[in-house]
Amino acid sequence: MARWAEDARGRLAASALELFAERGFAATTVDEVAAAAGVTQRTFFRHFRDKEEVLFADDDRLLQVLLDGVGRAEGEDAEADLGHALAVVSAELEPRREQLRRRAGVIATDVALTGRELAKQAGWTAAVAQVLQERGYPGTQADLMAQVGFAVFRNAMDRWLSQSDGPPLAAHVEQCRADVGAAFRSR
Amino acid sequence: MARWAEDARGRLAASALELFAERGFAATTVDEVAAAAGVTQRTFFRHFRDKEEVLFADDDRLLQVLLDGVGRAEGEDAEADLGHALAVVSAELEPRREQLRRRAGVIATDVALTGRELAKQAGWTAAVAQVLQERGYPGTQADLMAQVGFAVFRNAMDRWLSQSDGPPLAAHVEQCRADVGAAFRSR
DNA sequence: GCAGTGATGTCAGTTGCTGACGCAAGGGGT
DNA sequence: ACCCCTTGCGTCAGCAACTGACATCACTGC
Repeated sequence: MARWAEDARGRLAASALELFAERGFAATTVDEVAAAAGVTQRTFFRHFRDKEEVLFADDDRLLQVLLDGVGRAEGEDAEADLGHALAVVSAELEPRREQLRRRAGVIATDVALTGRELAKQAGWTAAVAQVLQERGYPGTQADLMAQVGFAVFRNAMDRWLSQSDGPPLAAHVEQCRADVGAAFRSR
Repeated sequence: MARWAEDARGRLAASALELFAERGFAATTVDEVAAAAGVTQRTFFRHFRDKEEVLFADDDRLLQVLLDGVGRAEGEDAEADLGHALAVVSAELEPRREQLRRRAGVIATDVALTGRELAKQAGWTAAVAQVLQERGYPGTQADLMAQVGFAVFRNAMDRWLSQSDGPPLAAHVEQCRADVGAAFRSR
């Protein structure tokens, strides 16, 4: 038998989301989260570099999905390739709407958390732009498309999370892409 | 004669930017910033709600400029109105390129600072979207245009700050708007 | 067996941040 | 002149976030 219960990291993440949703992020101490997971505060900070990071822990896996999606696109143009990748990510997120809504609710209550999420997405933006460049698109276009693409995705995500039984995320993404196209077509 | 030297807030902001740029954000304590400004740590936190906020103090004035810019646009369409407002803001920022570059350098070294800036801009996005709605544009279009508009602006800002003597910020903004139009035209 | 590894506990310390209270200059009213 | 209120700051005590150093002990490979 192991000396400690397994997956302390997973228990910490679960306890954190529950306590944050119940009592609020600021009103919950790391000590309480750690105690709920059956470990020490010090162990919490070994797994997550700060109190906020526990809410963004599994985002790295999602970034990989996103980059793979870009890599497997057909190479039509930068916007279309990114659209394909966003569709793949949308499919990945589709079954987790309630969990994501819960998480979004916690994040929306705190400016620092909102910022952390946006910073993480900005990092993704840079990564996507680099992959687009490697696929042969010019750098300026890659940067711009990555940033605009994420603006579109955030917007679609907001719409998706705002309803419990509306269209799937991918449909919102498609709608937003079409809207942007329409808005800029007259230029 | 006053009991204390005037403009403690201004001295704090100046000392903070200098020390952050010199030693790094994390390696500078609030005590040091306060001492450099000739006040106490407690006074620092009376003027700025936390250590980060001192870098974003005068952003609120800029938001007002932005909203006024939208309000004074011609009411052509949402994208054009926002474009007009961004041009006004660009003119306001044009003479401060070096100071903004210095500030951007500090912010880029710290994830939390990056997030704080993005969160602040997200707040602006919401405010702009509301003004656009009040001008009669449908809500979904207003949200989307505000988010995409800021993606465009951030991108233009990056390009502008990356060179010391390139085109003015407003020119970069126009270029980015045209690029987005071209990328989505084929849809 | 036995040394090495890895995840955790323990403890002490620094820093960010807040509440409560006190202090003194300036500005009003009477 | 007198009083009172406001303003801007200092002082002190205390909590919570975070970190470094070191100890512990099941497990692993030899």
